[in-house]
Amino acid sequence: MRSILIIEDDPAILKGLKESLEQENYHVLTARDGLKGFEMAKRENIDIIILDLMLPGKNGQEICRDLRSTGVSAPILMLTSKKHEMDKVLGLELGADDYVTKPFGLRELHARIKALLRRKADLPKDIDQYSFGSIHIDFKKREAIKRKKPLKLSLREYEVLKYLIQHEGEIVTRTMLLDEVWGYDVFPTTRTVDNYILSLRKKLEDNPAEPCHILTIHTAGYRFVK
Amino acid sequence: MRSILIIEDDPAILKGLKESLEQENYHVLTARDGLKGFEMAKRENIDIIILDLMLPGKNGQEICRDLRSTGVSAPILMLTSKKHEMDKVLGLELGADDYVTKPFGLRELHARIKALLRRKADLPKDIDQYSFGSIHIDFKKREAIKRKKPLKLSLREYEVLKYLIQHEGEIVTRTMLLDEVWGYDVFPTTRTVDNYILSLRKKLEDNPAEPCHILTIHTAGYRFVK
DNA sequence: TAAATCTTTGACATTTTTGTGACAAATTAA
DNA sequence: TTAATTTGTCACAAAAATGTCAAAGATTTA
Repeated sequence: MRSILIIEDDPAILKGLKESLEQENYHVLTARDGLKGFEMAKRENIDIIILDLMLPGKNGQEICRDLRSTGVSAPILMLTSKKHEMDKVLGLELGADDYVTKPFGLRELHARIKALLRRKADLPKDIDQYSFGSIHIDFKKREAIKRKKPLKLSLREYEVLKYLIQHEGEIVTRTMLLDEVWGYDVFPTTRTVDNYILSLRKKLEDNPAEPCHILTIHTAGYRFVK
Repeated sequence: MRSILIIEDDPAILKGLKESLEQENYHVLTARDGLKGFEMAKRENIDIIILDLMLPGKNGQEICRDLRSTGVSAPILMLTSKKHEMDKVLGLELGADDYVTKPFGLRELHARIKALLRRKADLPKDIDQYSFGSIHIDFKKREAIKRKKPLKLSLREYEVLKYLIQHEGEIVTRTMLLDEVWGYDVFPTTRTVDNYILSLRKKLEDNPAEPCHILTIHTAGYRFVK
């Protein structure tokens, strides 16, 4: 089930939205002010955020910008009151993905939510370049550079690294890697994964014995941090 | 840096777009009406044009058509308002390359701009002369020279080399070569490709055993670098 | 027509990649 | 603390991909 976070101070609108969306079978979380909403968006795993532009405490624009800079990538649907045409543009500038102006119809809202979810699903963030520490990687060209010097990585190494980076900050289990990188039809040992981690660390980390990008999460898996 | 020309009459949208795109490190030129925009597009060296369909003076469709007939080949991204579904199609027919409907999310817009730039870059430039290392090649006359001395290359060798050079820096797979150079109607082995690489290396590389122009990308293909 | 050249293939050598097990080190749980 | 589990590390072997050569067809040239 998809999770929607609504950040809205008007209790009447909030209630109406919540009920309507729950009827559409979404899991709905709510926050009455900007700060709470911001915290929830960071903490919970949200698929889409509905955000009122005018809020007490921390307004929609600020939240929008802060969420983006914190790395929250869930699409944001902005609610604006009709009078402030300008705010539309401002809101969009700050990283919102779409907006509706009050008063809005629920059917329109549902349509936009669906569109945003679809759009997100369509775009599995495909990175073809990435930099961290003294490393620069071009996944498309299969080139890796560390301090101006070329690095040789095998195909699997590129794939494992890419998967880790795509899930930056998240825990990646060995099973996830085996399933997604190796595929569902082959069954190497989980030790195989460890060995790829080992060699990636040797090549990428300044001090492979004390890695600072590819971290071990004991009893769970690994995590990439920038 | 890439140049973007925005032709849009609504000052709020124009301002928002300009600032957002400048933040993304594009060089942004703007025009408030169709005629000015048309003149700028002809005069300046533009990488991509963002064009509002509804404009005072000269509308988007006319500009689109006029630009194309004047020989301006920069990709055009059309902005349309939701009400005119039909206009979309018309706009595309007139030579636009993509469109977004207002209201649009800036992230979507950025993605589409990137896609258009990438698509443009995809079209391989036709080269008829090229130099690298101690080699000079004239594809048109079918002549190759290495250190003042003529080199003999067969037709296929020229074609394979040309394809590699046209995709300089990128990975070229054996399948790509077979499809594009040999054609879709014949089916030689992928080993055939390797043999052409071999003979090209022998003729072009100073040390064929350690090639520095035609590189092997293991499990993927080959890559030409200058 | 024969000779020369070009194209393609297969065989074998070499290199690179990949996966595994053994053992050491680290971490967790009792 | 110790025992059990998990992870780090290394060396090695199997598998896969590529390099290389020679030779057989195909095509063009003389």
